[in-house]
Amino acid sequence: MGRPSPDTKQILIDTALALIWMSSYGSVSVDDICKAAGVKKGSFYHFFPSKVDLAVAAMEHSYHEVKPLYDTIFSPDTPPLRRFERMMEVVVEKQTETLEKYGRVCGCSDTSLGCEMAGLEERIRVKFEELANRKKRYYENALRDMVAEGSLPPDTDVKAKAHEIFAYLLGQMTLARIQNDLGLLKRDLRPGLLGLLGIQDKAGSAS
Amino acid sequence: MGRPSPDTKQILIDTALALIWMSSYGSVSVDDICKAAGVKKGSFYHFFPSKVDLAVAAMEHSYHEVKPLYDTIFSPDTPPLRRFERMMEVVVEKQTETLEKYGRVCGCSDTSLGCEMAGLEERIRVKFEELANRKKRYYENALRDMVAEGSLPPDTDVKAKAHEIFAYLLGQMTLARIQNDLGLLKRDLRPGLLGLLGIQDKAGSAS
DNA sequence: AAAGTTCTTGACCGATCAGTCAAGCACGCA
DNA sequence: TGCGTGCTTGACTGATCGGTCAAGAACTTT
Repeated sequence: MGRPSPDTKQILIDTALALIWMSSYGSVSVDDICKAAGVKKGSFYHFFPSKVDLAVAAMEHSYHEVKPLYDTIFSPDTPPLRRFERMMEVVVEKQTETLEKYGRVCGCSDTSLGCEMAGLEERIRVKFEELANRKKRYYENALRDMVAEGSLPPDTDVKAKAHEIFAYLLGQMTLARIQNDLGLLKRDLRPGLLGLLGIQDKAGSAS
Repeated sequence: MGRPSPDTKQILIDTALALIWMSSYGSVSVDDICKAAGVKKGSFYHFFPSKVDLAVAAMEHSYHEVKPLYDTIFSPDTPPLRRFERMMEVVVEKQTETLEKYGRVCGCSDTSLGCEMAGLEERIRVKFEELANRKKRYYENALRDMVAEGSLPPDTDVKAKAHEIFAYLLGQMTLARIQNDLGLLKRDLRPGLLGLLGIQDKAGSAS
């Protein structure tokens, strides 16, 4: 099959993800990505038929990169409530990492891309939906386990509650991105999520 | 002072707000706005020194447009919990209106603009923060009234809870925008917010 | 070593981008 | 009536946009 594929494609995906995550899809040009990746534009279009295809590939890649972490956090070995608590810790950790790495709070790349482009590029909307559903499935499993162990009422609408948690997390991360500040995320993420789960916070700052 | 100002400036603001809200800041050009507004580009730059200035003016305008409604909803005449419930109803109503008007779910214009541009245009970030704080102040007042009437514990961190509610609402609206569907918003907005307030839903779908 | 495939390169395209400018026009005021 | 100011107009700029292409280089296979 001729020459084996070098990692040019992966470099383009990584570079694009970083640039778009930091700023936005519309403000990052194909030339910007190529320049930062040290790749000529002709090569770019050898691997990706369009800029949108690159963005979709970057979304998929970012999921596959965190999937092992999700599998660990939401392992059935862990008590379900502890899974959510661990997830919140990891969210803050990851945001702190990217803040140090990129010099600003970046929030969730899928959400930024989705919010900007969902109305203009159907494939980005579809990819967002797919990734969102995969993540919500982790929440649903944990919620079902909470119902099973009795820490959540048996008539709980698990899918609805997973969506609420997802929306809340997404909102907190989007606000952190816009304000470029992790302070409120660190302070308010936990009590709000416990509130959504109908659980009193031991620390007392939640209702 | 010569010729009195016609409403060209306001037409530009309205048009820009609609176009950017529907798609995004980056995908709407000054030419697009001018064409849709029936205004020549020279006139545009007579009123606004740059595209960003127009965006900031549009954000400010969108707030002033809904402010009377906020004042009504959060009037001290209304019981505080009822204020939040009314706000959720109005959010769904407004989203339904824009869906019919523009053919798609648009979410919150400030959030979309903020998420896309906060890292690139400081003035947009600052304006977002200003408007967000103004809105959160309505929530804080209502929460304080709930504490006063005893429906919320006296040690409630009112500012933190207002931020949680704001983040949750913003997340639900952003998701509705991306998915271009009001179904989940209509179904899940209310129980989640009641959960954040630590209140059982009479309808039973909340925890 | 020749043929075949994959990847790279750099020049190139028409369209569009945000923004400029000088001239003209319409109105309020004197 | 005529002057001054504010608004409009349309042509214009240089840069940049996403995307194309033909030719060649690098590597595998035969």
